[in-house]
Amino acid sequence: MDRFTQIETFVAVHAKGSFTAAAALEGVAPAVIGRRMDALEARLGVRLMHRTTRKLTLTPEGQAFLEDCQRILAEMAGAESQVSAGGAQARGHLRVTAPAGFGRRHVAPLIPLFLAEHTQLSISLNLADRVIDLVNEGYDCAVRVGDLPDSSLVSQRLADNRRLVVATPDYLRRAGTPQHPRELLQHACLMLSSEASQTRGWAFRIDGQTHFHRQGGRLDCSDGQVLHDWCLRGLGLAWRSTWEVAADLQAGRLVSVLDAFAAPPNGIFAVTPERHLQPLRVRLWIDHLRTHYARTEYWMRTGGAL
Amino acid sequence: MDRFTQIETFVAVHAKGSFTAAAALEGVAPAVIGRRMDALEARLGVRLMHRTTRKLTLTPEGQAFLEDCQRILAEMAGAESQVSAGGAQARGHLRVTAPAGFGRRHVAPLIPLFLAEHTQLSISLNLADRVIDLVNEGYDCAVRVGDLPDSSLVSQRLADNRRLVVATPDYLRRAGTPQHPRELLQHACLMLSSEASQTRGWAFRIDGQTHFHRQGGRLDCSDGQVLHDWCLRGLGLAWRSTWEVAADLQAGRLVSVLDAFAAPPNGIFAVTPERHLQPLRVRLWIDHLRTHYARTEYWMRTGGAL
DNA sequence: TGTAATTACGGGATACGTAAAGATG
DNA sequence: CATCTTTACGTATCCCGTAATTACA
Repeated sequence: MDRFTQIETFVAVHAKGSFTAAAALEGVAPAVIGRRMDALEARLGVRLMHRTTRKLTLTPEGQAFLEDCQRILAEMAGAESQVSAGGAQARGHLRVTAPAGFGRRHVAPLIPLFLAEHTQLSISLNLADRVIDLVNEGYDCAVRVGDLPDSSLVSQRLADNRRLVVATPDYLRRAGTPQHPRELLQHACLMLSSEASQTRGWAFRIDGQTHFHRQGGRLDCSDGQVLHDWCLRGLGLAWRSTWEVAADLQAGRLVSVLDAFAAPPNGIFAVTPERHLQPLRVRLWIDHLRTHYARTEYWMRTGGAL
Repeated sequence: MDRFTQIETFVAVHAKGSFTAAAALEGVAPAVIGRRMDALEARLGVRLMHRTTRKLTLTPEGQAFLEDCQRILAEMAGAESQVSAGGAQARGHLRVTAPAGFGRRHVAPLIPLFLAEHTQLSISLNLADRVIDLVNEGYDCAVRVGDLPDSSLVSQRLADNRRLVVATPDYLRRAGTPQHPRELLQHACLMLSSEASQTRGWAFRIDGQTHFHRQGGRLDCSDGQVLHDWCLRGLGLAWRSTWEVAADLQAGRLVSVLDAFAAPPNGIFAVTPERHLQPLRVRLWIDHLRTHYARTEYWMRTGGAL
């Protein structure tokens, strides 16, 4: 028999003053209350209350045990509500990691509002491009862009992310605007270089087929931020994520080209160790990100494509 | 599902570091541990530990909840052991009531030893001849002599009690020793008088029949102690309980007569509100009384009859 | 590849509800 | 005599153990 139910019943019986009333309170048959009390007293080996049909009288043991029970029930309720996701208020400490570039631009700015909305919460934001072991390093949530998340972890799509070929209007005036990916061979393409040479190049969708453009120009770099800067200086075309260039497109500093051949969008994901039973703070945080990413259309409107 | 078992399991899993080890500890199948953890996490709506086949990692919620659980388990165990009859040491407060005369002579003297044997115990002894409502006045135990105890209460026989006709040797020398109850008509019988006149007289067993002698002499009183004193002064015969006159018989101050016609012994009882589930202190107290009443043969040896 | 967690499944203990009986003031 | 507790009894639940499966290092 459930020991907690037993002491709950005991406390309820004392509070209501009769088995019948306690039964009504707990929504069970009166007989059940009597049996629970029998079981509790039998287990303890001591009588807790003298029972007549008219009056229930606590024994000295019952008196002492009642006080303990009341305290324990209160502590149990407190412990569970502290931890339970049912609480409306998020508490504790949220640990988030994100890629450095994206995090600086699109995670860090969203944190002050979230912190203000949840005053019982503290946050650690880790910005790093290395792959983080969420579980072992104690992170609640990672933001990942583009590539497929780790196995055994769970990802939720926060927003679409599109890769675009961009350049300054000035560059396009000088070099011309390419109308087809094959024309890129005649342009200054600012390629991302990698020691691991895992970069597959710029992806395009041509007649239902995915093609990759790998032909670089006179400049390449292993750092996307640098490519971005070079592109802004009119040094050539770059293949960048919308989240990186949205502001520049909005301001007219950059223009996107070859939108008709853009590859299917990949995503921006929230990655967590578990799909279910997430702490409230994590669910609220992911909601926060999703809401703002959906609302801040500044990075989505890249020609109306998406 | 038993909430108490759930948190016990949770604590055990953390302590042993794996479900399998916790299962062995609790003597159940490993699958059971997993299901209990599932149920606990589902009920709380939050994950308490990240589980792989090799390592269990507490989540922040799990960490916090674990500490609460450990404290609650300790308090639960404490509360139950405090109250449970399983504890070897009697504690708390024992409330006893007894008839005034009997209590002064045969209850109060036994209390100092009992108190010394149970140092965690305190005792209240109420001596009164009125009938006490054990439950409502908060008594653990009453000692009753002779008559049948109240209904709905439970009595345990502590010792036999015999009523005897006694007198001083001097009186018998003067008035003669009666050989049959009918000869009492010629003696100075010190009768107990009562306003309620519920006294049935002196009971004798004659040829298998119970007879009552009601013929008084020149003296009667409503107080047994007074009759006793008069008897000791040689004023006549008295019909007294062995517990009252045992010391006098032992010392030769009184002699019993008509032992062959003595009525069947009635008893000395311990009366409690309940038969089962008695507090440890009550069981020990009753044992104490029974043991000493059986051992202190001074009041039993009243001619070898009993 | 071996160990541990999980899932599937069948059986059995047990707690429940209903209704009648007993107790109490 | 009304009300509350207790008992009797049939039923449904759910919890467990076994064994096969999956996941992880």
